[in-house]
Amino acid sequence: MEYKVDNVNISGEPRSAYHHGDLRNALVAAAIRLIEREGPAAFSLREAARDVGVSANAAYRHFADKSALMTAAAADGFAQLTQRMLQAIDAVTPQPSAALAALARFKAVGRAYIEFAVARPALFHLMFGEFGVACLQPGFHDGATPNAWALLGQALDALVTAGLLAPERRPDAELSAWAAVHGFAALALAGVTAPMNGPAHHAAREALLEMTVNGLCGSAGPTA
Amino acid sequence: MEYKVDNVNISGEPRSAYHHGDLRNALVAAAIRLIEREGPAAFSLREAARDVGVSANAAYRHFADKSALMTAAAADGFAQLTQRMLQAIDAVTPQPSAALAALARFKAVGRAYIEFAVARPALFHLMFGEFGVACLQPGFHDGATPNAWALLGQALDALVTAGLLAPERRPDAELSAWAAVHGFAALALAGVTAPMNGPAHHAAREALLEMTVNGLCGSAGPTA
DNA sequence: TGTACATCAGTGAACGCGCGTTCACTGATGTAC
DNA sequence: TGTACATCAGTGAACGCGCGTTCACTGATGTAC
Repeated sequence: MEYKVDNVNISGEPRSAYHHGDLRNALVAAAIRLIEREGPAAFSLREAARDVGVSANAAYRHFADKSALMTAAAADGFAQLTQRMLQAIDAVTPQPSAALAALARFKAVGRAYIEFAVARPALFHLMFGEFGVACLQPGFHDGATPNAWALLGQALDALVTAGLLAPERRPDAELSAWAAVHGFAALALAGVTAPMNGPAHHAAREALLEMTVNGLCGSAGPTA
Repeated sequence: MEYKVDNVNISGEPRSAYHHGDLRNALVAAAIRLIEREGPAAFSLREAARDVGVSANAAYRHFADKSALMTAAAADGFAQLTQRMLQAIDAVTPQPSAALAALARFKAVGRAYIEFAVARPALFHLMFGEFGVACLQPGFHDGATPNAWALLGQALDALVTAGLLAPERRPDAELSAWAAVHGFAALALAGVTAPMNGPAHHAAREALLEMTVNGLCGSAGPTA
């Protein structure tokens, strides 16, 4: 009885599958939770199963082995990152011109990326470690859902359309912009910004975004 | 006899210490070697001892525990990175002007950083992971030897002196420049640049450095 | 509608493994007299 | 110079642990007739 009562998902509907109903997703969620608490290195498959309340080997019904579970967790992390970036784009307030709007959206994407990394440091590490690599390969995502990489590309395309980014600089811009934002996030996670208080961290982040925009859209600089 | 013959260090002089003579450094070197081969997660203290040809617990004469050994390995990594940056600065060819020389040195520092990361990926990961964090705290290095962070600062100071970097932009430049270069290195290690061939990777790296210099030294860009 | 059967998602116990760390020890080195 | 002793850097065996993974299994669910 109690088992039946328990055996519903969050929306209250009976689970479609047999016993647990959604063990695969529950394990991924537990893996992410535990990785965030202890770091990717300390994570164990047994602990994830324990956390879900299931025997250790039950995981093998859904994942070939431990690394398959970690890869799934990393993929979920990328999906969450994409979601956060999409929300940030949507939340951009109206701007007086199309150019400023494109610029605001570009910065919003970068900010969302950094905020995600700071909010979920261990998950971010997982995503860019051994098990996340597969998610970065072109063609990993199904075409239907946008991925983080594509969102950045769209933001850059908008800068070109708005006349802010020279078309001939567009091809290299993707990796350069990503690198700047990724590096800031990684250094923050490594504790480089730890001595800064909140406002100082915020200012440093804005300066980084400013440098990036300047570097991509500004005049050619001292070497030209 | 043979033991005596063996018991000399690389320079041929008899070892100053008793048995192995330099076990501490040998363990650090082995740790780095093994971490580069298997990654930081797979590294074990026992394997390092085995590699050096010493019993597992001998390591405890020199390190409190495994994490102390890993921290020492990370610190050695930072020393190697600094060395590489210094060499790169020294190798800069003469430039027609002081400004161009300052610029060339700044770029050389960034290039050396990225090259180090690509050459020693697992060590680089270790340095910016859990065990390297301590090395990034201010005051970790003794004042005598320069550290990587200080070298970057000097390169930026030279840009200010040369009139290329506005003094008011100097404070934020340090973290922004580091972030751009660090991010490029991290993405390369994550395999993002894996589809690129050598020249394309090289070009992307130069574009990143160009963006950074433009962003720091160029005109204020579209928002001003 | 009832029943026999196939499928499928879980259980519980066990395995071998390598790990970090501790223990009591040994033998080489350095030093005081 | 020789000798007794302290120190110090190693050894070998053992510990308990939690891990990933496999095995034979059980019981719930779905389905064909």
